[in-house]
This record gives sequence, C-alpha cells and structure tokens, in this order.
Amino acid sequence: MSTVTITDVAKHVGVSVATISRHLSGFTVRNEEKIRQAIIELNYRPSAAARNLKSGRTGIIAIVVPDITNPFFASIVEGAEGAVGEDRMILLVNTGDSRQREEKALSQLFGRVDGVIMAPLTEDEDGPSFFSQFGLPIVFVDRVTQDGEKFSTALTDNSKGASIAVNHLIGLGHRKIAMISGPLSTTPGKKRADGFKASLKEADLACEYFIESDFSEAGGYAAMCALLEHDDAPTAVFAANNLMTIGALHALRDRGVEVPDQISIIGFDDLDFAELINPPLTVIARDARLQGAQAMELMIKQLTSGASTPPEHSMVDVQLIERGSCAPPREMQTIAFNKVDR
Amino acid sequence: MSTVTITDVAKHVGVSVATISRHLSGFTVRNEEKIRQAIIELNYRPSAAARNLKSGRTGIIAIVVPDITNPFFASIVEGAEGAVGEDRMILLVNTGDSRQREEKALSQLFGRVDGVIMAPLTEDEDGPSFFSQFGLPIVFVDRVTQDGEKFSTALTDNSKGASIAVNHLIGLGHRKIAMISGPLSTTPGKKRADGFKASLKEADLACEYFIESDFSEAGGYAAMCALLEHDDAPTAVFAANNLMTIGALHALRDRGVEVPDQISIIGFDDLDFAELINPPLTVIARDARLQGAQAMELMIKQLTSGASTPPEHSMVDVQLIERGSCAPPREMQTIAFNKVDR
DNA sequence: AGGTTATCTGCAATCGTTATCAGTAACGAT
DNA sequence: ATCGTTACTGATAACGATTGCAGATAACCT
Repeated sequence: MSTVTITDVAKHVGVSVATISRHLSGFTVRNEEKIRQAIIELNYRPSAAARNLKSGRTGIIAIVVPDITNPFFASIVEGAEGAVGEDRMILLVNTGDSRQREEKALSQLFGRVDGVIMAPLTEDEDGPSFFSQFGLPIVFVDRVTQDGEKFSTALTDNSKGASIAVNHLIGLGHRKIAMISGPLSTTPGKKRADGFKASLKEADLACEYFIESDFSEAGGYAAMCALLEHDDAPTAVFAANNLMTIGALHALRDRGVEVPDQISIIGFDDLDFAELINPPLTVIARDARLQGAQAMELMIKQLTSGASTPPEHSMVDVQLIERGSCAPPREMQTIAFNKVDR
Repeated sequence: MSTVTITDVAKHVGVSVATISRHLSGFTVRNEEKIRQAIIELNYRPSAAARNLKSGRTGIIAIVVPDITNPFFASIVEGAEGAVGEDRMILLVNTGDSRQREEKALSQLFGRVDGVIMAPLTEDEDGPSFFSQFGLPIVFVDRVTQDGEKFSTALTDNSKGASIAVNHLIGLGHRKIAMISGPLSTTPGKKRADGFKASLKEADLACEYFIESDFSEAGGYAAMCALLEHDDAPTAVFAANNLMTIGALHALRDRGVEVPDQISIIGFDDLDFAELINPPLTVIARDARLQGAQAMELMIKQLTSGASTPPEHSMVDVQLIERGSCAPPREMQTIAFNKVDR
C-alpha cells in the first residue's frame, strides 16, 4: 500500500538497487525479465521527485499564457502539446492578464520545470532583466519582451497580416479605415498597429480612426461604440484580434448597424464559427497550432543541444480568408464592380 | 551561476541549514533579517525537487481534459485555475480524445502531482479499477467512470438540461424532435440522451430521430446531414454539446436550410458568439467556470482533510437561454401564437 | 586452459531539503 | 542558587533515486 521504492524491487529480485536503476535507464542487465515482472508485480513507479533531485531535470515544460479561454491560446497549447513528445509533459499556467500572477507563477516554476514557453503580458522593461537572470531556457511565443532577441521565438508575421487586411479594405474602395488595436505594449499589438499605419501611409491615407484597446471582448465592444459615435464614422474596421472582433460585432449588432452594408469589418485570427456569423466573417488567419508546435520544437532543440546554442526564430505565415463581412463602402456601392447583394 | 543551495545561505549567514529551513517554513528564528538578505543577495531558490522528495507533496494538481480547444473545457480549466490558490499550481494534460494518451499521461502523473482532476474519456470498465488503485486523490469533472461514486465529482444536471431543451421544443409545438447525441459511453452523453428520451416518453412521443455521434464538430455535421436526408425529416434538433451544434449549423448552412424557419435547433452549452449567429442560438447553458472551480475546491478539501474522508459531490445548475433559433414548426406557424417574422 | 577483453554488478556517495532530537541560552519563580 | 519553562539552535538521519568506481562474471580468442 505504502510507496514501493527501488529498494523493494531490488530485494524482490535479489539484485542491488543500482541494477534496477540501470535497467530503468535503458542499460542491458542480466535479469531483465525478472526485473520487469517484479516491477509489475509490486506496482513500482519510480519517484519523480528523487529523479529530479539527482538528475536536475523534471521532464516538464511550462507554457504560460494570458488567457486559456482565448481560442488562439488554446490552439497554441494544443499545438505545443502535440509536439511535446513521449517523455515530457506540459505544465499550463494561466496568468489571467495579471502581471502579478505572471511573476509569481514564473518564480514558482523555477526548479519544477526544464523550460518555459511563454507569451508575456507586456514588453515591459522589468521583464527582460528578470528573464535574462531567470536561469531557465525560455521560448517566447506570439509575444516577446524587449530583449526578446536573446531567446528563441515563435511568432507570426503580424505587420504583414495587418497590411493584407488594410490593403484588402483599400482595394474595396475604403478610405476611412479604422483600427481597433491591441495594447501597444505587446508585440502583436505593436506590430499590427505598425502594419496598419504603414499601409495607410503607403496609400496616402491619414490614420484618423485608431483606437488602442486591450485584446478583450469588452474592449472591442467599447472601441466599436466609440467609432460609431464619430461625426464622420469610418466605413471599415480592422480589429486586431479575435476577442475584440467578437466584441465589435456585438456592438454593431446592438446598434443595428448592418455588416457589410453600413460598415465592413475584418478580424485578425480565424474563429471556428466565423462562417456561421451573419455575414460570414472575413479574417486574417494563421495556423496557431503550428505556431505552438514550433515553439515546442524550439524548446526541445534548446534542451537537447545544450544551453549555449544561439536562439532560433520561427514565423508562421498569415493569409486572408475572404468571407462576407467586407464590401465596398456604401457611397461607392452603386458604381462598385463587385456589388454585394441584399 | 550554478545552483545555490540552502547550505550556501547557511554558510553566508553563519547559522546551520536547519535554521534556514525553519525560517523558510515560517518559524521565528533569531537572524531573520540577515537570512532574508542573504537569500536575496545569493538569489537562493529552494529546490522544489528536494522538497518533494522529503515532504512527498508537490504542490501541483493535474487537470486532464480531452480537448482544451473546446471552449467548455477551457472554461473548466480557467475556473479551476482561479480556485487553485496561492501555493499550488495546475498541470494541464490534453489527451486529445486518445485513450492511449490518457493512460500514459496518468501513469506519468504519479509522483509529480498531489491530485488529479479529470474528465475521463469514457466510462469504460478498465478505467475504474485503474483509478481505484491509482493511489492519488481524484476528482471527476463533467464526466465519471463506472465506479465514480467512490470519488468526488463536480457535474452538471445533464438530464435536467436535456429535459428543458426537449420540453421547450415540445412547448413550441414540435413533434418530430431529433437528438444529435454524444457517445453513450460518456456521462454527459448518456445522461443527456436519457433526459431526452424520458421527456419524449412523458409527452407520448416516439424517439425516432436519435443519432449517437462523438461530441465533435465533424460528427455534428455528419449527423445533421443524416437527419436532413430522412424521408420525414425532423422539425427540431437538440444537439448535445457545443461542438456538435457548430457542426450542425455548418451543415444547415451548407444545405441552405433556414433556421428556425425550416428547422429549429437548440444546443447544450453556451457559446461566446451564440448571439452573433444568424439567428442567435438558443441553448442550454451552465456555468463551466464555476464547475471547474468546484472541482478544484473538492480536490483541495480532499488534500487538506486527509485521504480517508468520504467523497463529495457538487452539481452546477442548467438554464435555458432563449434566443432565436427555435420557433414553432413550419406547418404550425400560421396558427402559432408567437409567429416568427421573416 | 589460460589470458585478455567486454559486460555487468554492488557499494557507497550524492542530490537539497526537512524532521528529529538533544542541547543551550534566557528568564522568571521558588 | 536551583529548578522549570520557554524559545531557539545545530548535527544528523532520512527521502528515493543516479552514478563513478572498482571488483566480479562471462565471453572470446589463441
């Protein structure tokens, strides 16, 4: 009943503990079969704690995300899970957008895990020094901190995605294009905003409708409400992530604004149900699962090839998925080529 | 650079390791301030592994779910995370609906965690014996195994939820009511099916449109297609979970079937975007976060109050959220009281 | 058989903590 | 001055595994 140790197995077989240990770590030993039986018979399970203590490694990789209910991060986790392999496990930490929790979690992680895959809350200055002296392998996913180049990263081509979105809207004839942006203190927030602004400038358009929000549904809702109250409201909106897109759509629905009749909307990150929305949502999509898997691969590479190898970087591509939420602006629709029905 | 141990701190301060250890576990010691400084100065972090080895506990609670990208399970995890408290962490295992992964994960968990909150894949017979001899505290969430009564559980009133759904449809005048059911080998699959059948019987209706599917989006899609091909197709459908509801909606959309004009649909489990779908989706909802939190509370109770306390059970309530996806059946609409426009 | 390797084995030290136990200092009561 | 009590301290033995070392077996060759 009580815990059965390697010593018990050794006694049962009639060899020393060293032999059992060696058998467990894959060496060839003489009484292989006997040992295997004894292990099953006694229901012996090696103590992970003792192993960790000796070997210094835990076989656990932490993955720290701000919000697991965000489908994007859920997919990241799933992708990482899929790439973790046979002899490692994942420790999930959900920081709930709280800086405090993030720090506490990180300090608790030390010694419990072999490495940390993380999507940091912000690019804050106290972050980097902290990570640099953290003493654990780190891979940043989706977001980085200021000194992120020192670590491996698995990112998306954020600014390219934003450019595609904006150019799509411009191509449809829009001139008054708004952006509901994420926090500029985060990597994707900043890069997507940069891409947005750059593309506007390239088309000689002023950046008049830019709202910095917080990547949350409520934030998207509020931002959209603010845009609608504008004297000269925009004809198209680029929402910088999935949750804010949902919030914006809720706002439009509540106000009775027709999409894409009165306003076009394009989101960043696809959603399972994007096709089911009325109208189906046009988005910039990327493979989040792949991104998670890449992060895990970078981590494993780092763990197996010694700590001193230079950091590597991977990038997943983005693509436009046209559905029905973008159309030429209202005043153009009579002359527009691809006029939308209804 | 290398790891600094409790011995280093002791030397630095000029006391014995025992004193440092006592300070760390909250006892009052003489050189409190000096010790605190030394810890910071040397950047000492207690070794989790060594602690585990001595104390036998890890401060980690595992939570095992079949699919983290399912918003329901994501919410469960979030709720559990929120209730885990200061000095414990969560280890997430995503089994990806694979029996094999589930078993492997579970065996790996032993010794690494203090307890397991789990949503088992099925109620299979080999499950129970396995869990019973598992030797770790277990709390089942959402689903149980055959001998689940032996363990604490945090469930939903599944059959009540199903009954509410069916009675809602019956109340609207439907007689040909279908169910896209989950696997009958799972608790929610079984209970929801039971509730469905019982309510039909109570209303003297035959159970003619029952399809056992697999809780996946693809499964829901296929099931709905099958229902539509029926000679005498149903006028209403109850889909037993969120993913299958999404699948069914996709099928309806692809076939050009109007909801709720030609068919009514009600889902189990709410979705963030249920209001954004056209028409807004009527669902049976429950508080998944709360359910996750309850599971965690039961686990913590079990951990703190010794292993020999009897298992406890909690249950979150369900409620009907009427939106727009259910209406009287077509042939009744002219005489129906609350006729739907459009 | 005898000698030389190649394999396998047991002993014991070790990983970093915590728990036990005996011991010391301080202090008030007798 | 002695005793009892309280409040802390240090030395040391665990916890359960891994690993270097030296010795023991077995395998192989002539």
